[in-house]
Amino acid sequence: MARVGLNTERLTAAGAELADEVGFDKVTVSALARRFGVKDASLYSHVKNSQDLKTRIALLALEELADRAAAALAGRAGKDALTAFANAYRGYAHEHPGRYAAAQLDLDPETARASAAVRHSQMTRAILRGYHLAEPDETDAVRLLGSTFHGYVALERSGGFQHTPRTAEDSWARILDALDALLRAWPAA
Amino acid sequence: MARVGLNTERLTAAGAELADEVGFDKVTVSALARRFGVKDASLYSHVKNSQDLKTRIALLALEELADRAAAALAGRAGKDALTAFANAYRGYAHEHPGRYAAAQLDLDPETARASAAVRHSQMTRAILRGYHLAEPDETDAVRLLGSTFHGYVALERSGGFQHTPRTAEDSWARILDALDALLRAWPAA
DNA sequence: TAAATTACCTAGGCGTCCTAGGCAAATGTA
DNA sequence: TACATTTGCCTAGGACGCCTAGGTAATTTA
Repeated sequence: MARVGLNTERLTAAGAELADEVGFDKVTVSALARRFGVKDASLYSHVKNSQDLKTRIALLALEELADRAAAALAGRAGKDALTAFANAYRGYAHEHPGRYAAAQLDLDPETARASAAVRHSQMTRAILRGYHLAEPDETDAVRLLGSTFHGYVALERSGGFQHTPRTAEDSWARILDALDALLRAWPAA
Repeated sequence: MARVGLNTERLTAAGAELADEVGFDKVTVSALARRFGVKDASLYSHVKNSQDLKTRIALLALEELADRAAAALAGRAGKDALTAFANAYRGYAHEHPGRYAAAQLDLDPETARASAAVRHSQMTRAILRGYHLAEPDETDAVRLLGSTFHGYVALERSGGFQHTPRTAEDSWARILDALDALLRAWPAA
């Protein structure tokens, strides 16, 4: 009985790959076991249950996404930073659709607070510092950017932009222009 | 053997209610059968399979959402229309979280084209007529609005706004102000 | 009232999730 | 090297969801 060398980390990584290949919703304990050539019961010494596995994949994706965004942001400010950040986000979603879907998993508040999700909002705030918004405007702008980026990627992935000749690429660029203009001229309350 | 009087429509409606109560992902053929006091096999004369059931719930939700948005839009223009439309959207998501989740289901292109999703983008375009944008700016603006509304509701529902004292309500109002300002001063390419 | 239809049933196969308990491979210790 | 401990993967098996085939009884139609 040769041992395959399973552990939590390898299972999480393989789960993330599986998600990108077949979709996050099709990541199951059984499918993952099959991929390692072991019985599904064998995975339960490494992950608590199916939910635990999915949560770990989600946390991995959030980390990767935050790392990528941080790298994109380094040394940039203003519109440059905004664009780099937004493209990092969208690029990750395109390259890793399954992981991106995983990152949308509803985490319980405690897990969320300890996750890389925190870094995401911090980075958004860092970008906004270049636009000199006072509170609560900055918070509102953080929410606007988060919503728009996430919403755009979600609609794009579900094929919502395909019945018009205008490419998703071109709209994206113009929307970033528009958001930059909006942040520079944020209306007074 | 008393008959309950199942049919496709009743199953869809009950499925939508179930979704609002326990979450769209927990809507199963078995759970729905249980709710009617029949065996799960009995549902298969009315819906083709589990996917078919979910698609029907999604289409129902899209219709309801479009109806509500259309009612909100009636007789309004400009910022008034923008706000009414956005609030109809967000209000529906709050009142019917399960149905709203259903409306996000990935439909195959053919089904999507025949669905009320088409009315949604038509209504967004109707709102934008008040802002006099030329193409392709109007298309870009349609995508911006769709993304932002959807993204905001998604982040709000997943608890993304809870670690700041600023209420989701207040940010929402200011974001609508900002979008209105942006549409009135859409930057030139 | 007989025939046709149909609403719901039972039986049963398959897949996924998960627990309990066992054996053998790897690792630590004398 | 020999034994003890740990642990990685196993088998067995239960619960539940999805779905098909074929039957029976309630309803509708002629």
